[in-house]
Amino acid sequence: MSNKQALKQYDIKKYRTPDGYTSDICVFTIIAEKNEAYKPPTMDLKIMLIKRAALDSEGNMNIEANKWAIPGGFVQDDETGFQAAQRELEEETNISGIHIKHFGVYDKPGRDPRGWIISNAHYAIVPDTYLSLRKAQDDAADIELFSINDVLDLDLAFDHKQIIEDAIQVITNDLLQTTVAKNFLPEYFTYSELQAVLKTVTNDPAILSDQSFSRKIKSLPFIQEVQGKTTTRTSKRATKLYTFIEMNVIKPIYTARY
Amino acid sequence: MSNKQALKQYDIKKYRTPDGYTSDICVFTIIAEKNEAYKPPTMDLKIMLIKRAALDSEGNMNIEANKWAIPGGFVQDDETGFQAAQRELEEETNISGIHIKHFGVYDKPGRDPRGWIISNAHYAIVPDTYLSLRKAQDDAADIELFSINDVLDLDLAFDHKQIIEDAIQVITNDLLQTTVAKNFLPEYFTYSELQAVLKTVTNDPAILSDQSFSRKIKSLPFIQEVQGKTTTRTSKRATKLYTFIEMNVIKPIYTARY
DNA sequence: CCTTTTAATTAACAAGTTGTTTATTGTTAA
DNA sequence: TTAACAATAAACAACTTGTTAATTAAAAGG
Repeated sequence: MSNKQALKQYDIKKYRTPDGYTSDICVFTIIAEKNEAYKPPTMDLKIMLIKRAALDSEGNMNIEANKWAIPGGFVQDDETGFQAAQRELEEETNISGIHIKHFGVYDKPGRDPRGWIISNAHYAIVPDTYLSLRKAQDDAADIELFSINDVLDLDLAFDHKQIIEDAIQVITNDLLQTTVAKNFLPEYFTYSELQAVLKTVTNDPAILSDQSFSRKIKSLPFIQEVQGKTTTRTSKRATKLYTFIEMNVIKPIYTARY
Repeated sequence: MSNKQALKQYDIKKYRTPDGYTSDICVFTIIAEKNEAYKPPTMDLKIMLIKRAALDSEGNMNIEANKWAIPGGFVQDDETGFQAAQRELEEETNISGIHIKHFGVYDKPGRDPRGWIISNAHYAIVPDTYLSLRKAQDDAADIELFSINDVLDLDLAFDHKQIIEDAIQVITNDLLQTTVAKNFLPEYFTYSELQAVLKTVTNDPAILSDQSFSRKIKSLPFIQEVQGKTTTRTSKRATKLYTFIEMNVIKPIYTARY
């Protein structure tokens, strides 16, 4: 049994190797829908897609032309798929330090008609300020933000519908079960700003209720009140600010209340 | 910007492609340490590793010889990495319907001295009955079960130490935050059997306390009491049996108690 | 200036949950 | 018969939650 294993491990040439190794990135942003002065924001979780050109660089009909797609590109042979995702996103946005997470591999034979091409799927969280700017600068842009409620109705390239569906599931889980929400917020934020982020992905009554949530935030071990600082971003009255503490949180489903 | 993108997408030959595409599997099992009659079990979470041969099939010195490694092998060009993991595990164990989950890609250039070889990492949950049997049948086996508390001290091949470390983190999270624990248990189980599984990865007092846990299990929406059936596996007294209900559970860290 | 408006915050309370200790049950084995 | 012991149940104080009501502070409009 182990010889068979060893044989397999060594006889590399017996196996066909992939025709391409790529990284794709689902770029999420949260934009404030109604952002009046002295009001808590209403937010919407959006994903950035690019529109594939009609013609390729040689003037031929492009494959999957005019469809919306996740941005991405080939992994170079001196980097990892994760590094490729970082590089591509930084090239595109000129922002560094963006939160990126790998969440899956899409490698079904036939997913790309051009060959056996493997996609490493990542999601990234980009501040809304950048993407709004980007859109305004380049108005002929083949780039658009879609609400996660609408995006799955689009005509999407390759297997990107599946990838986006999975990405939405993953970021929903992460927003609720990790402290990744901090990447959508300024360093110091009010309870209602955090609440607005969480409301984009949950209907949990304990999060929807202002009284409950503003009471609860004080007792969360991974959030700390910022002493001596307030803001009037969300209310006429000076409002307390909070910040995330770096911490690994795991809460078992077996000890939650239902 | 989008032309640059389109160009990249099409000019495949500009990019070197990987030299190999593999799937590796961290096979976990939980074995009952002390399994006396009428006693709740004490359990230990173990991972199955194989020992790499000293010589390869041509009699040459083997690479990473005599080191412990995760089982795995090459992905064929008509299957996905996930299917390859299923196929390899079923070839190895002759069991079908095993729980397998992909959790990461290891593709750092240089991770395998033989070339640019990409590993899809999976974890699998195999009932202890099989692996004990497997070990007994083939006693000269280059196969061994290691407690997750000891395994990281071994001399491990390639980057398998990192992969195993990550696998332990992922299965710990999943055991506590999803219903994946059901794969370590019979269909109908007692509160103390579930408790023993969870105790392999947590010290949460609400799970450690028999009274609290046996009271709490009744109110969990994803677990149901089995009416009219009992067992004496864990006690002289007839004991209630429970079963998992198929259900997606997400509990936000923002609504838990601390 | 006075009043209205509104987000944030506190208060208050009933209902439910938790950690803990103590008691009971049902069965085996000495 | 009795000791042992896992599984329950009971009881209770401490704490948390959902809800409704009250209070605070600052802007905006007369």
